[in-house]
Amino acid sequence: MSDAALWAALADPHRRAIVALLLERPRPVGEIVEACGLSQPSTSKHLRVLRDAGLVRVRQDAQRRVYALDPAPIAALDAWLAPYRRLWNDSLDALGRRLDDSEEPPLSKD
Amino acid sequence: MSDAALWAALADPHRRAIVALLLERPRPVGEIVEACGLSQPSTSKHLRVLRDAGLVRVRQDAQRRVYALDPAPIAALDAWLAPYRRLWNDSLDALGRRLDDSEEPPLSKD
DNA sequence: CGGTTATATGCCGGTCAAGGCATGCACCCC
DNA sequence: GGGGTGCATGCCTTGACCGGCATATAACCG
Repeated sequence: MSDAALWAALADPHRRAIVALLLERPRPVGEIVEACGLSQPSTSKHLRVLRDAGLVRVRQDAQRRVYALDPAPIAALDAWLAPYRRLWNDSLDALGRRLDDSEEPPLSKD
Repeated sequence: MSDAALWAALADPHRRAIVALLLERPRPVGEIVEACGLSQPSTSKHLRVLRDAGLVRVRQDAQRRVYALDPAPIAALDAWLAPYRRLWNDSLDALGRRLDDSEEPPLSKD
């Protein structure tokens, strides 16, 4: 059930910000601290939550700990999203038909 | 920025369960109450959070309120996920490589 | 070995959200 | 209109989380 942990981890705006930072490139804690404007302990705690949720991994470089995104949970989120995406595609299709009815034949997406 | 509201809404397991229920078909509150085993007031409050986040819409049918999924926020989630999906595809592609990050990815905006 | 840097952990106070209960409100049927 | 049903809202308590501060831990350097 790390699913719950995953959602809980991403529920916090600061943690989403950290995840966004790590999307650009892996970073040591110090950089993350500066970037999100929190104290170092708070940041470390957020990183722990992210680590427990499997969202990030740590690599030790001397005294520094370099955090990097782990792509696996992203796949899990994507899997969760999949059934809903179907629904949304259907509705987009219907909407598009309604809006563009006068000019073009229904466009087939994709 | 209903983005925060969206994440907060989906952070709760009960609310994700409700969303899953509504994926099958729209349902009146009574059905949702039975399905998720909460009291009716609690369920109504969860539905309010989902409504405020834009995830569900209500249709009134006599005394009943029939809730249905709104596909738009799903698109928002998908948009959020998109950059990470790229990363995850890359990593699948580079499975044989060491995850050493001495290379320097281009800095993106934001 | 002692000092310094880099990060993690414990503790504490404040805040917020979740759930239950009682109640209010709108709508139906007789 | 009166009673009953279906749902929403307000109040309250409890538990979780967040943030900061102080401190422990680990690794480097001279």
